[in-house]
Amino acid sequence: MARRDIEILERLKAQGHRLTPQRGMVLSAIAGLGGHVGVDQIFQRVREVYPYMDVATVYRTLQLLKRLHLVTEIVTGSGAQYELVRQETDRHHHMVCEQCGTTFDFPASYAESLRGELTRAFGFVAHLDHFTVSGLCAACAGKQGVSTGG
Amino acid sequence: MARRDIEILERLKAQGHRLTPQRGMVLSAIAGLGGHVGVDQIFQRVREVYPYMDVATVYRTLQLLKRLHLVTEIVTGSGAQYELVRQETDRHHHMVCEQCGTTFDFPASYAESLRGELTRAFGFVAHLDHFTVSGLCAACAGKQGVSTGG
DNA sequence: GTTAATGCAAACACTTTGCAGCCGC
DNA sequence: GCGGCTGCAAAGTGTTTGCATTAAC
Repeated sequence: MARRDIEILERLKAQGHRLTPQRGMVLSAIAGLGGHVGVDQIFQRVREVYPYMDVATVYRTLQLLKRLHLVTEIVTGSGAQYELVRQETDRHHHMVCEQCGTTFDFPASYAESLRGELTRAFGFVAHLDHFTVSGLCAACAGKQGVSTGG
Repeated sequence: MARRDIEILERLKAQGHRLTPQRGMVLSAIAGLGGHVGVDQIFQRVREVYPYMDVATVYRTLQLLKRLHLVTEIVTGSGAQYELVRQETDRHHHMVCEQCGTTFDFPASYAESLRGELTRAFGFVAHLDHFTVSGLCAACAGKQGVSTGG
């Protein structure tokens, strides 16, 4: 298990939660798959090493990790995706391609001015952990002949 | 039926689609309810005047309207929401409060610079029709004592 | 030993689909 | 009349829940 996972398990324990092998396996799966992963990907991955794993446990574990802000949830049209929360210095947001479904990252800095303006103008405190822009990625936009100017 | 609805029905017809009472009722319901509405709200509203209405028809109609860019879909964690596409001059995006669930609008202009930067830096063509920021609205942030500075 | 977490199955909410009959064109 | 649209029912997908058993503490 990676250093990152153990660190997270320690935080679970510190908050009074039990440190079960299943939780460890879910974390390993997310870390191993890397980036943004769906529930089923995690589930299948864990099954490879522990065939008794149940989807409900995956969901429950993800809910817990989400509640503790250890993973981030990205709600797409077809099933949520999850990823490990990164270092403060590596904050980022998401661009989801409507065509091919791929999720891309962009540095949080790009959205900071928007965030500031929304707070200033409307008093709305944006949680940019859960911030997703949909559209067309460069490849798909190219295929469709979409101008990148408008 | 409102002027706006008729206008939309005419566009349906112009594109070779049939102009059925059901479609008119769905449009009336969205317009009558105003703002961002869920499928079930639309369904119930139409049922009041036409008890034979089926949810499947509501879904099919919304898919059609979405495909023709006559309504906008907002994907939230629990069921999509829809609203009539507004005039070009009235484009806007959404802020959804995680606490109270209310959806607020903000003018599209606030997001234009972000949009431009994403295209410039990543070639990603953001569809800002489907653009939603989640966070805390002014009221809920106030209750929680959240600083609007960070 | 307590109590939380798991595994299993069943329920749930939301959305889609197959198909016969109907109705806008 | 033709073909798209509807109503109905059934299925599909993603997620949650009740409960007895298991295992972390």
